[in-house]
Amino acid sequence: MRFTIRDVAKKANVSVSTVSHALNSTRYVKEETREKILKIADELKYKPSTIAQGLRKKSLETVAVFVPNISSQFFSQILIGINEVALKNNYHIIMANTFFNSEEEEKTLENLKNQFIDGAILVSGNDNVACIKKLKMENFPFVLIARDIDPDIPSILIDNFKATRNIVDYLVTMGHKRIGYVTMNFSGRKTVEDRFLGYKEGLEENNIKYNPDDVLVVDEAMIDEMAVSYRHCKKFFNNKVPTAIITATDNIAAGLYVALKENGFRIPDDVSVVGFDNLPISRFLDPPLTTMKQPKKLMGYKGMEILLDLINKKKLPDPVIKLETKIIERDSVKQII
Amino acid sequence: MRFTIRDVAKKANVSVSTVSHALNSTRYVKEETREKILKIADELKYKPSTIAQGLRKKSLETVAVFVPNISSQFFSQILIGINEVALKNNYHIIMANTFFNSEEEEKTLENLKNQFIDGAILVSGNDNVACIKKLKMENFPFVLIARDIDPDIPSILIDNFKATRNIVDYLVTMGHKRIGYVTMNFSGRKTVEDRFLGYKEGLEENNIKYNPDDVLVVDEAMIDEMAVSYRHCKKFFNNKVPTAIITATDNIAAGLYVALKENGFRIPDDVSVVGFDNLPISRFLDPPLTTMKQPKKLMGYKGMEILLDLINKKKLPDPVIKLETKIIERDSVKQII
DNA sequence: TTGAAAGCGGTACCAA
DNA sequence: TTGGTACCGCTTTCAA
Repeated sequence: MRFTIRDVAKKANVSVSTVSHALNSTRYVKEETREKILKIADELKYKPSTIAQGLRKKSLETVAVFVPNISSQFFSQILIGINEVALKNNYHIIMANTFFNSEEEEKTLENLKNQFIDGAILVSGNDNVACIKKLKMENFPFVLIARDIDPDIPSILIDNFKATRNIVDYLVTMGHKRIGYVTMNFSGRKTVEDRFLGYKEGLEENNIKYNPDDVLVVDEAMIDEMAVSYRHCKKFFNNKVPTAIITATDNIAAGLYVALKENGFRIPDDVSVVGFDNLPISRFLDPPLTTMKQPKKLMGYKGMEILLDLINKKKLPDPVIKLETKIIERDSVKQII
Repeated sequence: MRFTIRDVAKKANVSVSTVSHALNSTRYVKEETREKILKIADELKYKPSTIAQGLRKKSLETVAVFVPNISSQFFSQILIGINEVALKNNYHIIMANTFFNSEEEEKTLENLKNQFIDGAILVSGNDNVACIKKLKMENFPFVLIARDIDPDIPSILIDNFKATRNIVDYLVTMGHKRIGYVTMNFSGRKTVEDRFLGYKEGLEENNIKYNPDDVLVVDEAMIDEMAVSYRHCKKFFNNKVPTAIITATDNIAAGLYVALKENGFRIPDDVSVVGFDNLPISRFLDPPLTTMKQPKKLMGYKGMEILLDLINKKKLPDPVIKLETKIIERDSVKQII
């Protein structure tokens, strides 16, 4: 059996309020009584019940984080950032893995919102716009990471459009004129679509004709991203390859790498590849992958900070925060003379 | 403002107990009143407070999962298994990332134990034996995954010793006689040490003399495992290489791959490599890594199931569950004639 | 078929 | 300097 504050009070011959105050230093308690109370609490190994405290304070100091798939380093890196800030502020994190299932996400969130959590971070996932606007209406504290839905909703983002456009520019600088693209299907994800649009815009600005035959839109759930990418790329890039291929994520690039090699292409001699995300693994692919960095930990960091501000009713300057990206040059792109 | 059960009761002109019973179907309520209550609850968007329910039932249906580093696929795969079972049983997961910091782990756990969580899963991490035995004394429900501490503590494991011994046997079958080993330091982790001991035993049984010059014990925290491995391997395997190298994890192998290649060795032509874990990425390394599979999702799955049994006071047949491993043959090992 | 009220384990207001 | 107690929002026993 666990002891309660009443047990401590009885044993110390004081009232529960005195015990509470002594333990929380919320009002002055005579040194002598205080010590006595502390001693007894210690003897009984008394620990206040978090639930009871939560009921009074109407907070468990807990937030939920929704990610599509923790097995992807993109999400786990963001989680690490979130975790760091949470720890510092004595907040707990409920982890919800949605596998891109919006219904599941909505259901779990609905469930947790009932006082369990103070707020939520929704990382990526399908743009379940209706659900998210509803959240907003309810004034429930939440922030979006890597999810581009509404300029009025606190979001941590990069400029996906600009990022891929820059990649195209970069490749053009390196002499490439035929540039392919591999992406998961957009399925209502603006961030993913923006990358693709940036790609197209990049071509146009460089006077390269957009060629649908050079773009592969993988129409399959990207749970095991590398494997799915590999399977589709293997079929798609069998004899015709552009001189360079951009992928919507590093994980897709990893699958593409193997597919290309198995089909007899050398990277970057026969075909250059540029990824997106700069995952920790990307430097360990062969050849090390040139890629567009997203500041993943920072995104988590900022996201959690904003969420705490929201919970504490601080007002934010600007709901949408766009973070910097940059190209990390490694060895998967070849200069063409 | 949120509405409470009292608001619903008042508006429906019934008592709170009737509302509670109607909503939970815990006793018969006249159809007419029931419908009325449901309707009003719906109108007010009434949702019972999870904290209040938790206080009554003394459970928030929540468990904590401690992992050293979610960024490693080994842990995220286990988490996915845990998550699956949790979801099915309407349990929530508090995620705690320890970065192998036992103190942090202990502190957070101490904090959460106060009624917040019903139990915990401790994945890997340093063998903080004292702390864990204490948990056991307190009768707190918890299970260990990939952590080998005490035969009386519920644990999900593989036979690490046997696994590496089998790898050595395998390599010997493939004609190798000089076999190196790369590992993180044991720092009190029996699972890691066992792998090493299995390696040594394997050598002995095959009449190969153990050569300390062929083993690299990386004496640095393995937070960014691949990067750390790379750095150390690069220096260590500069001219002298065995014909085959076993690594304690696939992540270490990924770092080793790059180090070897940069030092001018071809895999597997100059040196064969065998990993451990069979992470999803391993198939996408170049060459695809031959490795010892640990059933990661299954470990999570089983771990969570056992934990739920523990929480529900079911008694377990045998606390320690050892799961099967097997060698996944890919292309990183060359047969030597 | 339903209601009153105790109680889960704390916090904090009002009094003394 | 401390105590009594209402209350957080629900569940559940006992009684009607």
